[in-house]
Amino acid sequence: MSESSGMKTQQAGEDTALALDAFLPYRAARLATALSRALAAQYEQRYDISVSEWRVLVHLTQQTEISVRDIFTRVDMDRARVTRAVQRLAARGYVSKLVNQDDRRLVKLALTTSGTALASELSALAASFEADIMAALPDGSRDLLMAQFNRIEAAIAPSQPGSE
Amino acid sequence: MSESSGMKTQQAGEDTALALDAFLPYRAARLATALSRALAAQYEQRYDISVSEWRVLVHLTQQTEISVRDIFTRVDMDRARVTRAVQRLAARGYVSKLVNQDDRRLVKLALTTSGTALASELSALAASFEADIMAALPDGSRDLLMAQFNRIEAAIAPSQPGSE
DNA sequence: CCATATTCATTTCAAATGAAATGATTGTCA
DNA sequence: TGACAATCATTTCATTTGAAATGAATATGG
Repeated sequence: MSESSGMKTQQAGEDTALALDAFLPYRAARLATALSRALAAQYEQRYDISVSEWRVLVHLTQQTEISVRDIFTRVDMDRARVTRAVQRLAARGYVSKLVNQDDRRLVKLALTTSGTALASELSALAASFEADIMAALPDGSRDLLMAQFNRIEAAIAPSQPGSE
Repeated sequence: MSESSGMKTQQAGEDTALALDAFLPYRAARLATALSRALAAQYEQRYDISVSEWRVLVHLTQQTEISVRDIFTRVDMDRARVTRAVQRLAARGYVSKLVNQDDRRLVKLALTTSGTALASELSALAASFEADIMAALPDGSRDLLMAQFNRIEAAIAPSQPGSE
């Protein structure tokens, strides 16, 4: 189906052309994907862990005994995705799931012994990955970047409440 | 299935805990998603355009008569995704597809008249969206951010050839 | 108290995704 | 030239995704 008969084409006006290479949302997406892929390349096959699982795992090192909700409100993942990542991690013995007795709707998630070990390895790998990148930037770049990211996220927030 | 019988749990060592809120790949992903969503909220329903379609459309304003390959090597989308976005745009008359006579394997993509009009609207919307965000940052932030992004991408590149 | 609304986690289901297969064309080099 | 490799766009197919439905538990208000 090599179509298009007498369809008129026209070039976009130069004046309205968006400078894609300097367009923040585009560049942020490109950067995030490149970072995510490069990092994932270091653990996906070696540990048989997906990006979703990595996020849940590392998140569980931050604080113990958290619920599915605690995770998906912080990380950028919806309920279903967190649930599925947790299922896979639990099936492999890295994460334990217990019913919260104070509120039996909630699940108490925690790392098992082997999950802790795995998370430590992954954390070390991630830290060194990031260190390599930061080494290519001027001193203080991380703090500067984080400050900028914070401001940008704050500027977005008003129109993006995060709830529905 | 509320499982987990006598599964031992344990907290990750504080020393090895990754500071997720200051971890570049995590923060970049969060930022990119927030930006993409906030921007998409402004055009998805109004113009019935998906993120993939937006990318192809805006990319076509950069240079005319490009191929599917030209797009997916620049934008972060694989062949199939670009093909499908183009199909939808062509079906709606925004993009024309012609066989490149110099190399008949290639497709010559170009905006139609209505595609150009739509792309202009979307570009203007995007520019104003970004301007609102940049207004919340100190002067010169964009150049600084782009310079930092460039350096980071360059630092990743060696281990991420991009081809296979 | 009881009825109704709300909150969680999970499941369902249709759509999106991407790796690999396919078909068509062009490049290579013996 | 002619076989074989390489490239491009598309399609196929199994998996992933997320919005909405579901089921279970708790909160609220009359």
